[in-house]
Amino acid sequence: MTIIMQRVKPVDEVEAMGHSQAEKAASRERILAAASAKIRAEGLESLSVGKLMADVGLTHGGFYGHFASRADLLAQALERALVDGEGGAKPAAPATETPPRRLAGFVRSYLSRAHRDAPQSGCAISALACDVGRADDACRESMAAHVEGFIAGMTGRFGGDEGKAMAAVSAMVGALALSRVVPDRQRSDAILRAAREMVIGMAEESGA
Amino acid sequence: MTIIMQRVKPVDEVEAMGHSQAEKAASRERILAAASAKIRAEGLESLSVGKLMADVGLTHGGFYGHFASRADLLAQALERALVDGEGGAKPAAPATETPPRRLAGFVRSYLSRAHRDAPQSGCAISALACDVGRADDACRESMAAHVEGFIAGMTGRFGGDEGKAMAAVSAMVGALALSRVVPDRQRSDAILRAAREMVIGMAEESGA
DNA sequence: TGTACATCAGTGAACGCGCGTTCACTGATGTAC
DNA sequence: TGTACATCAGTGAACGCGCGTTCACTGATGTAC
Repeated sequence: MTIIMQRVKPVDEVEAMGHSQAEKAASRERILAAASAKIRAEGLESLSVGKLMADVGLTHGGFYGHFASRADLLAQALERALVDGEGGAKPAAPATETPPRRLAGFVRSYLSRAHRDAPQSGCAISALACDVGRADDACRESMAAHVEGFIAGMTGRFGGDEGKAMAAVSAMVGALALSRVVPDRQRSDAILRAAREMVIGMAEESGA
Repeated sequence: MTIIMQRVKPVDEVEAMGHSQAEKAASRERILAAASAKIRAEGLESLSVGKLMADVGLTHGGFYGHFASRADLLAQALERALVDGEGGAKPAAPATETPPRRLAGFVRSYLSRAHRDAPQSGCAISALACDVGRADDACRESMAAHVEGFIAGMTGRFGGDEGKAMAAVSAMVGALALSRVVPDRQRSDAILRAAREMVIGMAEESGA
């Protein structure tokens, strides 16, 4: 019992600046979570080691106890963002990359104003596709795997027609990105609505 | 005649580092053209005053004789890229933002491997939508105007159905961006093909 | 159980570097006479 | 037409700044006895 209490102690009781192993793991998590949100909100290049550590309440020197370099963090933060952002705007992401139960609900959530206005917690593909398209192979492979997961998930909802799924995913990613460009709210909303109706219409044709 | 020859002279005969007014205008053009290609290839943040001037064969100090600041150049380079990239991969852009004569040809050109592989001379919307989505209002307004032009051009090809045009533009922009993410050539090609077929199919339904 | 000590998470000064921007200067341009 | 000179496009050294990264150090952790 003593042993158990000792193990539990650091997790439960340490509150201030910690030096325990559990605190280190928690710090790493906070850094990654902050980086994941930051790159979705501001782009891959926006990641600054110093600012990120300050955001998390630490000093910059400690960074290298967690990551080998800024590039190392960037790769891990992208992967984290891709996982965090699954399921579109939903705070609780689906357990797998595979398709949502009800397609229409998923599409409405993905192409919603809430998702458009909260890129930092949304889909990393629509937030970072352009950035990753010109990034190194590791980043491209990382996002490509999630694009394939997205397509695979949608293919089932389009009667196994992968081409339709690819077109639908393209429209969803493109519409969300464009809706964030257009400053006029009504025109931005109209783009989301148009893509929503087209994708849901395609699914209905396929017998969803 | 003497007067005419004097006027023509700087344009025709000056070859080395020039100090004439005509040379200054030409320098400005070269800077803008290089910046327009650079941001499409490497992103808005990739623009470096020193490197850009070196690319153009000048030294960094001269930059401020042409532009007020890096931000000033960025805004103008974006507008230039948006105009340069009209018509997708076509080197000779159409005279206006309005629609291509034959939609299928335009869509095939836009969603081509050539366009995917040459972002520096292609459509700035698909190359920079994510970047501009998080840029300042001036940049967003600038791109939004071209997005509207793109949509307006397509609307005519969809029997006046603006919603269909918006969905088609979203799919085209999204597919091109995604095709640049996916490293596997065949899968990348498949995304372009799927979007191509869907957009052309939509147009045929609308009686194009 | 309580003490002594090795470990190591986090600190903060320091580094070299590339950036955007400024400015005194150079020398060709192109105008005034 | 030819000369004298003001203009100004482009040069390159210098600036302050923030960046990623390193490292000697601090002090809580958690283990050995």
